Order: sequence, then structure tokens, then C-alpha cells
Amino acid sequence: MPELPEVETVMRGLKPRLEGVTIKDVVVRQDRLRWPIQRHLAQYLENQTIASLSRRAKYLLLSMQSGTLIIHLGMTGSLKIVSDTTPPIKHDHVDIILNNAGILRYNDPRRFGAIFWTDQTPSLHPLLSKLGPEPLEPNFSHTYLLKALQNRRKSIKECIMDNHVVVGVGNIYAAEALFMAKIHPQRSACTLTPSECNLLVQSITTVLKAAIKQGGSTIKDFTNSEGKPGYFAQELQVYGRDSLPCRLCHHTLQAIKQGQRSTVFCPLCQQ
DNA sequence: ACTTCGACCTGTTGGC
DNA sequence: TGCCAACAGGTCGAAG
Repeated sequence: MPELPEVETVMRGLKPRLEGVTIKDVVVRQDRLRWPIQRHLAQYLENQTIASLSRRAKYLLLSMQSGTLIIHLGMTGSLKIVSDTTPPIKHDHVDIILNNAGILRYNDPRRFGAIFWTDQTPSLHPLLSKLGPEPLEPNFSHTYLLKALQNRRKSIKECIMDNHVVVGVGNIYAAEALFMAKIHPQRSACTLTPSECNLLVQSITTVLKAAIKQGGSTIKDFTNSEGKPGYFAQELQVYGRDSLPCRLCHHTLQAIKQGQRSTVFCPLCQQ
């Protein structure tokens, strides 16, 4: 479900409703997520007040006095706040019960997501410590990208989806950014010129910012924490448009496989 | 140190 | 209608 814009949208929606709120209890109905939920999660969280919400890559960080709750939505995870009388539905795996008659409820049909507690500084946690730069921060520059790609022979699309290179760019926005930059998705990453790197950095940031502005892309079932869809899907140029005409040149868009993921691109616009 | 590929899951869709 | 294969917004970690 979520790439960076979707996670950012969820984070912004939850922020005003969770900051300053204290956790009363945790109910786990299904502990087999990507990793089993820690046995003592409820004890870690009990009586902790949520000081702030933030995002690193596609991880949501809920900081508290003695540590941080880290949530990843995987492919199909979602979070919403419901009243404490709302009965759970299918795939409602975890409830974080709040002291204000609300519940932060985690639903995830495929269970590729993760919820875990750490008392380390989050950036030092093994899952976060090797992440590349945030695409919307100034350290994601064309000089950085050029250097990061200089020994990479695999395709540019696979590289920009690699969290060591840059975080938060998933299958949708990788395809969109490459289309905007007019770069062929199968180009070997180390062959990009400095000006192409510059263009690609601009394209990634432009696409992500536009998607955040629209509240993310609802492809199948993404909704924000209020249950509302995102509206960027209607602006997608290539993702999900295999065999349809390119919006720029009207040539038929083509789908290929890269690293077991589908890529749609325009063979004329992207050389 | 690089790349490739299987693994983790459920639900939907399309072909026969 | 049923059955089966393929596919879906992610990404870790083992194996080569």
C-alpha cells in the first residue's frame, strides 16, 4: 500500500491526534507480522506518553519517554484511530489503547508490516542504521546520487528503489520519476551522466512532493488515517498504464519485469 | 561487496 | 461456478 507519500500522509493525519496522548494498554490479536510482535510490547508501552510522531523512510516513529515504537505498513498495512467501542474487523491485528477513549488500530491483510519497540536511538536500530538519505532532504543531491551510483551496474530503476541509495521510492514513484526524467528504466545506473542525475533527483522530489500534496496514491485500497483515499492516482503517467498511450507522445506504453517487479515505461520518451 | 532469488502472507483478477 | 496461476503499493536475508 504505502510508499513515502502514503506513509507521510498517514503520519500527518495521526500526529495531531496522538501527540501528548498516553497509552493505556496493547491488545495483539495476531502476532505473526513480518517479525513476531515482541512478547512484552504491552509492558513497554503501558503508561508511555507519545511525545512526537515522525517518519524515517517508510517507518513511522512514535517517540516516548523511554523509547520508540516503530511501525512499518508493509504492502497492505493501515492505521486508524477508532473509538474504544468499535469492534475489530478481519485483519485488525493490533490495538494500541489510548487513555482518551480511542484506539490506534493496525490492520494488515498480508502481514508484511512490522511493529516493534526499541529503547535505542531509532537511527541506530539495525533496520534503520543503513538507510540512505531522505529524498526530500537537501543531502539527496545530484552530486550525492552520482557518487552513489558510480559502481552500480544494475538498472537505475532497481537502484532508486534500493534503500541504501535513497529511501521511500517504491515501485509506483520509481516508474513515475524515471518517466519524468525521460530515463530508460533498464539503463545501467553507473552510466547516468551528472545532468541526468540532476534531472532524476529533481524528478523524484517533484513526484513525491506532488503525491504528498494529493494525499498519496490510492491504487486499490490506500486510505489515510481518516479513511479517505489519496488523489495522486489520476496523475500517474506510467504506473498501471501498460498498453495505454503515453500521455506525452501517444506511443504505446510497455511493461517489463525488473527484479520481480513490473515496470511500465514509454519506449519513445525514455531512451 | 555485489547481485539474485526465495521467503513472508492474503486477496483479487483473469483464463479455461 | 470452480479451480489455478499470476499478480499486487515492501524488503529482508540466504545463497551464489
